[in-house]
Amino acid sequence: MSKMTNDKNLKSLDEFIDEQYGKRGTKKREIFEEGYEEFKLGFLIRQARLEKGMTQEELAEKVGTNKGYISKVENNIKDVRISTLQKIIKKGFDGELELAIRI
Amino acid sequence: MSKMTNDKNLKSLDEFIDEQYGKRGTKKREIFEEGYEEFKLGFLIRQARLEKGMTQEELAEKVGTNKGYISKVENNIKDVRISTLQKIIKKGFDGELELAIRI
DNA sequence: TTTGAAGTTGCATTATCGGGCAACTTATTT
DNA sequence: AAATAAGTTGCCCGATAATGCAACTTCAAA
Repeated sequence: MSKMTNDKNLKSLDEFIDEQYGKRGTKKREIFEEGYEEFKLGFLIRQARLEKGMTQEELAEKVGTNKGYISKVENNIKDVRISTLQKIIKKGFDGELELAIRI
Repeated sequence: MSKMTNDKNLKSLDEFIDEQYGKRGTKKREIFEEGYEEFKLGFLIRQARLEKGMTQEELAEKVGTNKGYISKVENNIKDVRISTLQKIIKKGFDGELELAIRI
C-alpha cells in the first residue's frame, strides 16, 4: 500500500494500523484483518461506484436490484455470493472481477 | 494466460477457445466466458489443494466442513459466498484471497 | 481381481441471501 | 428553514447456500 504521509506529524495507514492493532502475526492484528477484508470489499464497490459518478440507486437499476441492497453490500451487512459480486461489477460498472489465491 | 504450445500441431488454450467459441465480444463467447469464470474458481481451489498435497477430506477438516461440500465447490455445483471462499483459503491453505475490481 | 482411498452426488434440514418495499436518517440544495 | 436527494435499516418471503450424511463411482494400491 502506498504511503500517504506528506506531513511529518502524520503516519501512513500501515503505521497507524501497526500501532493500533499490533504488528502482523499478533492475534489482535489477525482479528482486525478479518474485519478489514470485509470492509475492503464494500469499500472497493463504493469506490468503483463513485469513480463512475453513480448513486446507489443508479447502480441498483443497472444491476437489476435495489438501492437498499447496494447500501447493505457496501456496508458489509450482506455476505454476498460470487455470482452477485460478478453481476454488480459486470452489469453495474462494465468491469471485471479479478480473483486470485495466494498461498 | 501463458501459452502452452510446445508442439506445432497443438494450439494454445486461447486459440482453442477462439475457434470453439468465437472471438471476444461475440455473444457465443460471452456465454461461454461466464461459465468459464465459474469453472476457473473451482479449478483454482483444486489446484491450490493439490499444490498443498491435500485430499478433499483433509481440506474439509481444516476448513470445518465436509468433503462432499469441497467436491461441490471445486466442481462449481455451488455458488459460494465470499466469506466461505475466504474461509477455505485462509483456514484450508493458510493463504490469501486477492480481490480486485478492474474498470 | 480385490481392497482401500479419494472423489461425486442426492437428499433432508437449517441458515441466510436477494428482492422488494417502505420508513427512516443524513447530506445537499434551494 | 424547508425541500429534495442520497443513503440506511428492518422486515417479509421465496430461493438457495451450507451442513451433514450416506450411497455411489472412480482411481490407485496391493
